Amino acid sequence: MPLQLYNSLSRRLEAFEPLVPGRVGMYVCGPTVYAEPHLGHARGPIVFDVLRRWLERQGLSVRYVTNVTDVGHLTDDGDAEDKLAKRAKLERIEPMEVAEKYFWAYFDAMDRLGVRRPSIVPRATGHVIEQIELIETLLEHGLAYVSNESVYFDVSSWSAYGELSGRDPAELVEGTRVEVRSDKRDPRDFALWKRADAEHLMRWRSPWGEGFPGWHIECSVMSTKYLGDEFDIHGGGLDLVFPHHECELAQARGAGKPFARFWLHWNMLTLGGEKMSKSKGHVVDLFPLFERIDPMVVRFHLLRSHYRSLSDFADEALQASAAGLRRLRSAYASWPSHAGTGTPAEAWSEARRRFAAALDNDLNTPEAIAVLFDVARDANRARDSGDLGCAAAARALFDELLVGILGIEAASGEGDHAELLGAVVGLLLEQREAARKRRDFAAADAIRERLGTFDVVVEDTPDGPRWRRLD
RNA sequence: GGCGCCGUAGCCAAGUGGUAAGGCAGAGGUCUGCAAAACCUCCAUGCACCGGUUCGAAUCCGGUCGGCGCCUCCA
Repeated sequence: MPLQLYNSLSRRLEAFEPLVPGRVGMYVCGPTVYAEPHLGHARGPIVFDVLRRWLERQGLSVRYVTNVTDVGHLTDDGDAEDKLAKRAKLERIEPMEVAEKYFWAYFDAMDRLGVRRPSIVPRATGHVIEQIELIETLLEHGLAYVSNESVYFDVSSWSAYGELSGRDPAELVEGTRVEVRSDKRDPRDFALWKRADAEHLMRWRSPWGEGFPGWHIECSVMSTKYLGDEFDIHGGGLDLVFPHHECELAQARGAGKPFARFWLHWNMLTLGGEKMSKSKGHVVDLFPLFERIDPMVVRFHLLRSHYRSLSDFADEALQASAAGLRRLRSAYASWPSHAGTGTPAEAWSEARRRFAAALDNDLNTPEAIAVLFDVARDANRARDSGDLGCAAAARALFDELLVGILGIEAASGEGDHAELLGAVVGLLLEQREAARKRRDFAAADAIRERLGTFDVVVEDTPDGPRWRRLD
């Protein structure tokens, strides 16, 4: 049951084998931290978090690197002000304050989505020296040229350019939009280093004058610095394939580094059929969303579609996911945490096998989740027929797979007052049971209804009342 | 214009050559004082449409229609 992953570079499913036995190096392109984290930022980190957990499950040691772009790159192809500077002026703070603020906002949002922190989070601004070094190497190799204190990668000198995105370099010339005043020799060339205009805020000294690094170079540098010149997996959003990843690849290989072996790209999220994008003013910010939807529901919902499929974020679908997760959670809560008699360890071996086969098949999380729904149904049936050992084993299985691999909390959090809440609700339920015993149903229903106004749902079972909180 | 992706039930969504997973919603039933939850049963002779290949196609090939992405910053 080897793990198969779809490699964008070969455009096919390939069996994954780590370069160095027992160790995996993964690099994922993170966001440019200049604005609030939105839903589009969530899919990749969640998918890679599951991949990371799955690899670790196989006994592999994973070094997971996610960069954060904190150099403000251009808002368009001209020499207009960069995104960070623009935001800094808007908020009347330093560009670095903008980066800092949204850096933490991003990781706070990821925390709430259950995304484990990366092993290393390098920032572009902390690796300017290394970027300059790589640019110098490219100049030595004759793959780049200096022009008006800026440095550009010479696409015509690198015949493999286009190998990742499947583009023909020759045809790229016509497709590229005409640039007004550019120092480039060829419109396909891309900036490795840009000369800073007098008013440009973020600037560094370089052999070519004061300036700032191009967007693509940071990833070539930071990935290889921490993972080696050749490493296992490089991930990013599908919209980064061209030009970002194509350029990264050209730079790295041009400098003699074999670079990433597997390229994984997750598909976009759409809203009303259109790509969620900042430029269209068309995004769902995460923190406002968390006000009304449990972040775990968001995670669960995103995992209910395959990472390479387009996923439309419709409220109706989200509610369906919330209802589905509620079912899994209430099933889990109804299973004993340990059975009196010996629990059959192999009770759910078939489910475990199906789950593993699903994830091994290019991380097919929807299928893996379907297995868990099957387990929920079967375990509930076992529970109802008194087979508590089986139900307890299902609970352990959920701890292992739903919680451990998919990263979905099985218990909805009750907060710090969980114990007190339990005692108080228990007291009220005693009163309600007494009322029911004397067939005073009006009183019993009144208690249930009042509890309902606090989102405490009461359910009567043959073993007495059970309660739970709505999300 | 170039490159590429997608179209599966009311909704979401797997399946990519062997006779349509799963979830939500809905219908009926068991249980219940009534509910809720849970469980049982039902819910696409068909996978945008038209041709073709094949013993066999949602899955492969060709075409048509519809939607979308990248080619500019983007997760």
